[in-house]
Amino acid sequence: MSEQDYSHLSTEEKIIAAAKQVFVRKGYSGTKTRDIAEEAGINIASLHYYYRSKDKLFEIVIGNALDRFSMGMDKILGGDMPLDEKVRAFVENYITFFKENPYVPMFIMSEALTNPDKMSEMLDRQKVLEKLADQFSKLTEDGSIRKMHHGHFMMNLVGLTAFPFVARPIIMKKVGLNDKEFDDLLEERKKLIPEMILGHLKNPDK
Amino acid sequence: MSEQDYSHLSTEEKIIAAAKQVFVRKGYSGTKTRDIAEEAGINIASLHYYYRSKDKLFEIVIGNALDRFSMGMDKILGGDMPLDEKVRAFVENYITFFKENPYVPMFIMSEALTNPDKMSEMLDRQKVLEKLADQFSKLTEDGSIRKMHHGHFMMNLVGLTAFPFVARPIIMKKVGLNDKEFDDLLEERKKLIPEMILGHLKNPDK
DNA sequence: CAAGAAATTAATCATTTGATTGAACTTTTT
DNA sequence: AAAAAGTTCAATCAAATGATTAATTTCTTG
Repeated sequence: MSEQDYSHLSTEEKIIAAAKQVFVRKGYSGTKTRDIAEEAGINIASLHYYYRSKDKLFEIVIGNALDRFSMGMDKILGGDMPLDEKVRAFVENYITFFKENPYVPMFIMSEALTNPDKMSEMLDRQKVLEKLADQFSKLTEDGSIRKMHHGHFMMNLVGLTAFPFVARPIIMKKVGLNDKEFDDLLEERKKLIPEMILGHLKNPDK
Repeated sequence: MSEQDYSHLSTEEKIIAAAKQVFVRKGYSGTKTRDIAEEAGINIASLHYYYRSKDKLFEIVIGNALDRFSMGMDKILGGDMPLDEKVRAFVENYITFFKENPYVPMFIMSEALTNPDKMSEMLDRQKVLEKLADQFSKLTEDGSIRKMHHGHFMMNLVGLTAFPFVARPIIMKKVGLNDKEFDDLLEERKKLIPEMILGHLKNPDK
């Protein structure tokens, strides 16, 4: 959204900030180095002076986005909180974050799908969510939650949270919402999603 | 997935089939006319001979994908079935469809986000889901379902169904799943999603 | 089968785009 | 303040890419 003011930043920082904007909005191939330079208000040569190539620049930008996305996820879901708190913390955290960075989810998903090799090696850095898996099987075994694969839990949680941002224009059109209405629904979802997930998670056998 | 055999098709059809493959996998800017020609096994000039430009070709391909996606949605959700049947039909239908066309959801979301103007005018063609909205408010009023905006219902339904396809590589990596395991989970979701949505939809006040 | 129409192709064009160069300008160091 | 190092820029290059052309081949029709 909104035109950005880069004037207080160094050239080096201008480039990163502008690159983030443009890459995230248009994807890798859709972004031209000239777009970035123009957005940053600098010369194309400076871009190559600081970051050898478009590719290197992209890796930095997407690496940052991925780290923030993924580390937050690991931190919350891989932590020591009880499951219901994790769910609430995750939803609260990410809806707030995505509201400020609405293109980030799309950016990450899209590049992971069209550029799996590059992305895969970046995801490798991240530790797997073993803790969550353990926590999940324990709760399943002692019967306090419904029996299901924790992959579903992940899909449900992240899907319900991130999908509205990915599909925003389509949903707005289809349902007939304006920006304000859509944002209000997003805010409501901070309560709704945990209700839904935790409600479903309860063991139906007792 | 998998290399395609276009030999039984006419040149005109080869182009469409190949274009679908490549556009859907790489997005608009990521796709080169040469890629399409090569995939189809024809000369680039033929591509322009049948479809004046890359742009025109793209509109046809994305138009088709959108139509199938959107018309199916309108047909099921805008139809006369009771809500619970709609949910089951939707999930069953789209998980099956997306399993065969795994890149389609991403393709649509991505292009809707990076090219809102072009996409918006395509979505305009589709009739809005007034029926669903009506059905929803009736059920809400007579107390048979929980009180909530039908936009949430849409986000939940489409999100839970389509998101795993959009985020597939990330989920696989994070949760540690191989293709077979992931596909099995998708199959399970045909039951799980309706359970979850309908369970949550029940009026909690009685 | 011959003439015209339709389809296909190799070669080429014009523009875009990632990257580089060398000169100019600014800041830091001695 | 002179030299060196760091930074910025206009101009330019080479490769990629969407599109066209003109020649060739294949198909259609009388």
